[in-house]
Amino acid sequence: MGVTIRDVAREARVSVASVSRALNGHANVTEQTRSRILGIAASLRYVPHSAARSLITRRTQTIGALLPELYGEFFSELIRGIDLAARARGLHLLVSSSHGDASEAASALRAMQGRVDGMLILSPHVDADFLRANLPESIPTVLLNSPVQSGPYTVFNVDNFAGARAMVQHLLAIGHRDVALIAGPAGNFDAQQRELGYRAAMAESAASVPPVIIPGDFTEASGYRAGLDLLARKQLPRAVFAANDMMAVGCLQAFAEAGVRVPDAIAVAGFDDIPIARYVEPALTTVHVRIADLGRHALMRLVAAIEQPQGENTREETLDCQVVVRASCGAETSKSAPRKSPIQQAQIQ
Amino acid sequence: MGVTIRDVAREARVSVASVSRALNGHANVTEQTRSRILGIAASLRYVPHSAARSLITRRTQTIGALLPELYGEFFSELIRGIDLAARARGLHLLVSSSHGDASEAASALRAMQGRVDGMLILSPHVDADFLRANLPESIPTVLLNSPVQSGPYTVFNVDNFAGARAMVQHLLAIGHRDVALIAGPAGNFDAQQRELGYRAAMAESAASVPPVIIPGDFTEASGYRAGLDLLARKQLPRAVFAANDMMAVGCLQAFAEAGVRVPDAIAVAGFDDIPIARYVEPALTTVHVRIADLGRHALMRLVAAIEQPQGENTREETLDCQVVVRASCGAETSKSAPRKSPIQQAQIQ
DNA sequence: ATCGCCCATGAAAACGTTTACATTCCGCCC
DNA sequence: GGGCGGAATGTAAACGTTTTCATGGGCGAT
Repeated sequence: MGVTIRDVAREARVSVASVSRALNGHANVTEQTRSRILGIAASLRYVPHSAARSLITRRTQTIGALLPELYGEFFSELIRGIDLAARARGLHLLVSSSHGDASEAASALRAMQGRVDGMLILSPHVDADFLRANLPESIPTVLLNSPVQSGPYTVFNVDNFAGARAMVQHLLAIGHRDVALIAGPAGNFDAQQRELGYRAAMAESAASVPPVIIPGDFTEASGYRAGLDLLARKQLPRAVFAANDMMAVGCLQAFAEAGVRVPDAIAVAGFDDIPIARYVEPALTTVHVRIADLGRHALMRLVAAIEQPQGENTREETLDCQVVVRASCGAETSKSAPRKSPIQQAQIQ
Repeated sequence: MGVTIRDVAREARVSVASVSRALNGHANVTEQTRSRILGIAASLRYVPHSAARSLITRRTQTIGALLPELYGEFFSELIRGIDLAARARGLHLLVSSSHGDASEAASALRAMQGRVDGMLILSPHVDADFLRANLPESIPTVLLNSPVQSGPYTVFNVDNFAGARAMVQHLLAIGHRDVALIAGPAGNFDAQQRELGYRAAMAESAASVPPVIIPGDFTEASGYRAGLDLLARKQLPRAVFAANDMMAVGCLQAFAEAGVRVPDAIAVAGFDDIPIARYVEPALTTVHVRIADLGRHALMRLVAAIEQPQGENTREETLDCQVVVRASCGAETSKSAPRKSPIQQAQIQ
């Protein structure tokens, strides 16, 4: 990593200041000198030392993403969206994940400090107090899917409430009298919002039917257990809405093993629209979340916050989501439409 | 970000040198002073300025991962493995992706320069010449799934050849006379290796049967087309081995629509063991690749290369993979075994 | 008791940039 | 022709660390 700005300056017979100016596109440098310097820099394969640069500019051109996990389609897709937007702005992306608990998240947060110009945080262990304790006010931050309301943080959420409500209303609208819910983990914000959406839809459109809620924890196994639970009851509901797709898949499995036909005997719907949703039998009706868009928008908001620290950006915003009707809810218009849009499988390359 | 090492030094009534020593755990500082300094640093919420630090240490404690894409299970899983190993060593992870072509990859490579202590590269656009031109010799690099043989690079590959060969041999061993291949894209290294594995197995165990190879490009759509292609022939082969799972899924779809029963009329197998594989009907026999392990090992190798620059590490290594037998090849021992180990779906948190 | 020696601590240089400020040079106007 | 103004260029300080080298003090050995 030997070649520095000094070497370029010596070779070009100018001062380091001129080299710096030429490289950074400042105005006061002759076109002639500029091109000479640029040429020399290129031929020397000069690359500015980013640490030295950010030491003085106090900018790292990097944004940090703090996630609880990296496993699964959701995070993969989210990172993709973030990366897309970041790279369009010439920003680097520092990811940090696998935070089993709050203290791990705290240390990750601290470790990122000074390495990034802003942060994107998506973590169940993060609440307002946690942020106050571990994050200096000064660093621009955008929270994703977070219940945090207070503080100087921009919050960006998926509209879980509206999505769940729309789905339950769809199920009721196509004639299913009663809809049961397989809930998500108790402490989970998304799960809470989805449950509220379910309750709202039931109250609005099926006021006479008491809500039925079976516990779950977002895993396929818990969906399977919930399916068994339902089967054990004296009366099966006409439809089940699982708070996420994986539980819906587990539930389908339980029904299949018991010989209960979906959607004829019971309709099933999920939430998330993970890739698997369209491959299960029957294909799963679910709520589609444009995850990459979530990441993209969040990054754009973060960039805005970085560039306009005092700019009173909107503090909160939500991303809407759409009901995707497939076979499992029994309302598909065309009976056996061929699978649409084969997924482009990212491959070992 | 105001508080610097000077503030800590002043508060603790010592020199900055002592603070630095205390914080970095150097030997020659009294236990008493050390704890005092540490206490003050903590109470001041001092965080070392990483740019200043790496300016002088020439270490960034960051490794860069250059990937062609971030979409899909494969890369998600790979990053997860890398992150896991990196975080265990206190290293940060800088990801860069979406490189449609070689020039994009080159600029990404350059942009990472100086920001990372080492690089993990997985890209179809990267060959030996490209590396020589864009990567300074000095930066430790590990190549993943790369055909590059020459140069001072450590290469870490999935054993595609052995995996494909084992799968084809399995298909032949359970009595399928002839096996056709749905190939991957021509320029793809993995695809080439898998095709060679197929040819080797055929030559060894079915010498009298001429290999049948249908073109494909790793997409579901191309698998579907390959399926139609097979159906149009006067004689269907007894088994098809698709060079990846997505093509196998597309092929299954074509067979299902044509009413051709799998595995009774024709057996199908894939490669990769993506999550969808166990959810399609019938569940797909495939070759399992421990992707996270690939990432983990690659990172460990990279760390070794960073710490022992001259250490003559093994230059090349492969990660073996395993045949996973499910229903689609017609050789499953227990007829209708329930799905094992429901996947823990990473969830919106 | 005196001399050394070792260990804890301090002073200052160095890392490679950017940028405020100083300087130089050139052409133009009076 | 000389001074002046403005643009181009140079000088040097500053960013916050780490580390080398110097210094001082305490303690053991003679």
